Amino acid sequence: MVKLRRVESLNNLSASLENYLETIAMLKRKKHYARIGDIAKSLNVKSSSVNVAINFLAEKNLVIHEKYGYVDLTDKGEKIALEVQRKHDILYQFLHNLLFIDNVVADKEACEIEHLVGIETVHKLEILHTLLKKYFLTKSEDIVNLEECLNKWKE
Amino acid sequence: MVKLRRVESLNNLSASLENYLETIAMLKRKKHYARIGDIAKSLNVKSSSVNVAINFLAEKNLVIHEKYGYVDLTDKGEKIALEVQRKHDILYQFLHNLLFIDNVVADKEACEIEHLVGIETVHKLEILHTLLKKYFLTKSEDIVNLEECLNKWKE
DNA sequence: CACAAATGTTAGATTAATATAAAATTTTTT
DNA sequence: AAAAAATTTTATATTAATCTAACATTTGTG
Repeated sequence: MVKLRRVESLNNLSASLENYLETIAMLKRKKHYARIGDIAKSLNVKSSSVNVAINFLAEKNLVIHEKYGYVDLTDKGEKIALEVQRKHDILYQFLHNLLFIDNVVADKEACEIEHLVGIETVHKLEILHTLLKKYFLTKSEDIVNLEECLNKWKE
Repeated sequence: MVKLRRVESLNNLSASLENYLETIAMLKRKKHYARIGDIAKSLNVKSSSVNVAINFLAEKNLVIHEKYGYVDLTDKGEKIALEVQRKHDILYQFLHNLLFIDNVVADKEACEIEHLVGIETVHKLEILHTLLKKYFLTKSEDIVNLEECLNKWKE
């Protein structure tokens, strides 16, 4: 019931293009700059593929790219990158720290879901997570023990 | 951090192909049969696109298709279809009935997430949903009131 | 039962995201 | 500063999923 062509998220960007923005933001945080080659390495794609994507994003005013130089986010691009990263973070925490999904799987699933869900859904997941952690679960208890936790707490 | 080419879920099927199987199962449930045109209408694609997909699925022994006749699922195809439908159902219930996401949005997001998450994740969401519904929430309370609910229940 | 309407199939085109390979530019080394 | 090495760019190809348009088959009606 889905078409996986262009125009997926609310930014009108495909999952792939959101990943490019996200990666640039991550590299800037870690290394203070992002080059075509860094992005390619991070995403496990060839630098020629990165070039195509960056040219497209530059046309949309989401990145700036001087030929043979650094890639940088515009304000608009940065805003999108931060939102995607926030979604990723909340989803990962929910899956790993609340549901106790293995960290590799949780990261993989967060990476994919982050491009599909609206901010409202993510926000509600965050509330749910916070409250449940606050009231019921200790760091080491798996969600499958939640029923026990609830009963214990009830007494 | 994702590649959106072939081989996505554990069935080695793309989201698109899983949707074809899911749709055939749905049509069989509703109308007791599925034809190329029914599938096309359900998925909002052209029947020529359905043909291409069905030929591929037939090669993989997931559907049977007599030329100009009905499309049917093999046992293998049905198993996959049912699993995807179960994922969809759990995700939709979680989003709509627990998080109170609008039904159209919840359905859209469930449709997309169902192809990305493992059965373990979905299973844990189901447990969480069941327990929370059982202990805290009445049908009409939004998750944003959860904190209040918890406090009330605590007294 | 013939033929029109509906339905299904095939062939070829398009788009997004990637790749490969070769050319262009920059950086490093000597 | 010239040659070698590394990086970036460009041009062209591939794959999945879709489309359009032309062709084939089946169904339904006079």
